[in-house]
Amino acid sequence: MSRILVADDHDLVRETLAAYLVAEGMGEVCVGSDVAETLALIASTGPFDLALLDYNMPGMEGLAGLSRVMAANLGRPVALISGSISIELAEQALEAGAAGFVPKTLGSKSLVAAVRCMIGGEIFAPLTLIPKPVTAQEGLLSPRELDVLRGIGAGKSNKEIARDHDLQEVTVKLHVKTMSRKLGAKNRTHAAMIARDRKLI
Amino acid sequence: MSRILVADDHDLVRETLAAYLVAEGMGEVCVGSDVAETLALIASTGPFDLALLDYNMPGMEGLAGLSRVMAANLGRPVALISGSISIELAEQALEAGAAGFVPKTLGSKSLVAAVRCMIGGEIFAPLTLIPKPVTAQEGLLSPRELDVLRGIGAGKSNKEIARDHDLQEVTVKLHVKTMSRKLGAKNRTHAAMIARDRKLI
DNA sequence: AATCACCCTATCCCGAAGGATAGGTTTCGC
DNA sequence: GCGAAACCTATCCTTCGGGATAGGGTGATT
Repeated sequence: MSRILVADDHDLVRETLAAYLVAEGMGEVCVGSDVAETLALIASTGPFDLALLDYNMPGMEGLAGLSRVMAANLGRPVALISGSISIELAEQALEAGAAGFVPKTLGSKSLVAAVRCMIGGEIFAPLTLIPKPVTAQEGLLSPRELDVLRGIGAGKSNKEIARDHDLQEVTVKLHVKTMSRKLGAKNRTHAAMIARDRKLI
Repeated sequence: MSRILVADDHDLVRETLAAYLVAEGMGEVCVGSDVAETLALIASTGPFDLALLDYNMPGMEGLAGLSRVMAANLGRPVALISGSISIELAEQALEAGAAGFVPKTLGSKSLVAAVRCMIGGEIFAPLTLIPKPVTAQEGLLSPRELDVLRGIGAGKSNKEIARDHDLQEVTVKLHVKTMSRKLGAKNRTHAAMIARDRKLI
């Protein structure tokens, strides 16, 4: 019988998920609603055979929370579960040593398979199934384009951006155009929003 | 025995939720993953005693999907379920005739109570429990200004925004100007970024 | 030496954005 | 009824944004 930990700040998601895993005979399931609670639970009851952590949860602070829980769980598998799917995030999590990345779009049968898989020590990463992440490969934008992008995000005009970086206004315009093309944006505002989504600025 | 419909595009959420309701003896539970599927299900099997619709689901288009399902369900209760909680949205949904607004932060015990409540014909709206979004001062921007702001954030031109809301372009310009002033923004792009920071959009 | 990727500049053009001013209409509270 | 607030429209004007085209300049890689 395995011991599983489900940590999610959404009560509804957490408890229905836990109830489902129990109903499927996956073992004993404990729950937590944030990182602090999760760490306390591990400290008091010992490491779990698998921990599922919501990426958007108080105390996670990106992947820092993942690392802390992994350290506390003494090398046993810890996986991320997230509603917002992103290839970069999944890759970073796996690089950091996560046992898997479970998108919430996963079907419940697949979830059971994934949990079994991870308890068995395998890595679970359904990257092929991920529905087109607007992945921002690094190096897509040149340094100058990033400068311009940051200026746009600050609400500056092309003229101001040009002055800030000692350029001509036309040059800034050029960067705005090419950079917007690369991001798939319709205009500077759209580019700024996309950049914000991808945490480029 | 009641017939309940759960519609959510997240397989994981939908199926665990459905499984939980069945386990709690709430009745027969059918599921759908978008509005079209939901409507087809109602058409083929008859109206449900309660339908739970995810607000962020293909075909919802804001509250339009809610209205369509309500019409198909012949006056029986239809409720919204949403992860992104907002008082305005809840109020709008209730005004549109929804039987309730169920945030995903709701505990599973409260969920069962809410479902029983709504099947019994009551309105369920835990407005007092809503953790009050960080949205700064609420009455700062008028509804129209928020519409325009959202359009800007999507990278739309004034003309497109005008068409979307059946306005004249000049009117949109006016809203852009006054709204930017209120936010302390220098231009539309700056306004969009500030709004994003304050989680207004 | 050739090529590539990035960078900078220039000129011309058109449409969009932004501002000022001046009205009009609802709707709501007093 | 009155005023206030929010809404909508109009005209006129200036500036800015965005696109096309056409160059020339680096440095690194091959």
